[in-house]
Amino acid sequence: MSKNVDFDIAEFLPYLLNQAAEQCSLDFQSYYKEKYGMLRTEWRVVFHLGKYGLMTARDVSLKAKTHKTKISRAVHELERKDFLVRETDPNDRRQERLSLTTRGKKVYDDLQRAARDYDRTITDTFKDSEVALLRKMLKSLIDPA
Amino acid sequence: MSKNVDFDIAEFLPYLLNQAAEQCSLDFQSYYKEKYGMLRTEWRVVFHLGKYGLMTARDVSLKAKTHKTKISRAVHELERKDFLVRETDPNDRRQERLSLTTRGKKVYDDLQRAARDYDRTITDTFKDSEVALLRKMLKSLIDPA
DNA sequence: CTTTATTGGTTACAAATGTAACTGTTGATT
DNA sequence: AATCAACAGTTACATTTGTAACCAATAAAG
Repeated sequence: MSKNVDFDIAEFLPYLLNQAAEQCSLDFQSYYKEKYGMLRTEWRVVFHLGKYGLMTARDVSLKAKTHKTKISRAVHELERKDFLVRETDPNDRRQERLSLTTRGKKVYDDLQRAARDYDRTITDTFKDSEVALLRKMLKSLIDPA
Repeated sequence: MSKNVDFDIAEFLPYLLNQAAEQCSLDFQSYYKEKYGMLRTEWRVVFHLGKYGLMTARDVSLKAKTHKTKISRAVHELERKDFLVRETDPNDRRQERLSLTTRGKKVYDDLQRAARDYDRTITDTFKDSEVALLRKMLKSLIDPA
């Protein structure tokens, strides 16, 4: 079709990555969306708070590499759903310390288990060494340090 | 933080895939967005038409695993920008045969080259065998056949 | 001090997306 | 032929996202 030597889009890494990511995310999303009515960013905030404990929105934003408005909205929604609480830091009243409620912690425990299970169903189809390499490569794509 | 053994979100495959995909897509997007004002789906349609020649919207939709409304919108926009033309198939007037205009072909040639280059800058940081494995795994995640 | 720049977080608006209902056309069933 | 289901593509509406301007609080510079 082109006068050039064709480069196959089906081999293009950003394309493959996108499709794979979309596929997995949708699969897993069905779990937390149906059970807790959560959005992707919401569940990520929960995950970060669950894992690292008390954080500010900015911390989460940096760790999750997600824009602060997205985090802001997710935090509001999670607060409304009573999954987290926030209190202004008395030492710097710009910041807010976020933490999971009891309810939020339960959700985290459940989702974290679901994530582990889902991760296994994926990785089970490959050799351990392959999976390790995959993770390593993905990390290096994310942070080309 | 949790009473359970922690599963690290930073190791969760859907999460890693998402971040890697987002990173690469944004990088590459800056090229076609700035130069041609295209959106992701638009450039994918161009790529498919450039590679496979004449197709219907449905064909593209299936190949690209993208919802038909998204394709429909992209096609409209590409037509408006004079990158493709469509004509109703006389044998089945429901379908429309899409094909790139001369202008669209030029864009394809350019983007295809850019994609190849970008793909190289990524893959150059890994061994060939590693890249091959990465692609293989991604494909199998996309199509768990 | 007081002005100025920076920071954490929010809001407002535009642009993009998902979902479902819709149109027109073909194919199948009777 | 007449009815009904299926299909390609579009449209309309609600939800989600990106962008940039914004507010309040702090930090830095004069």
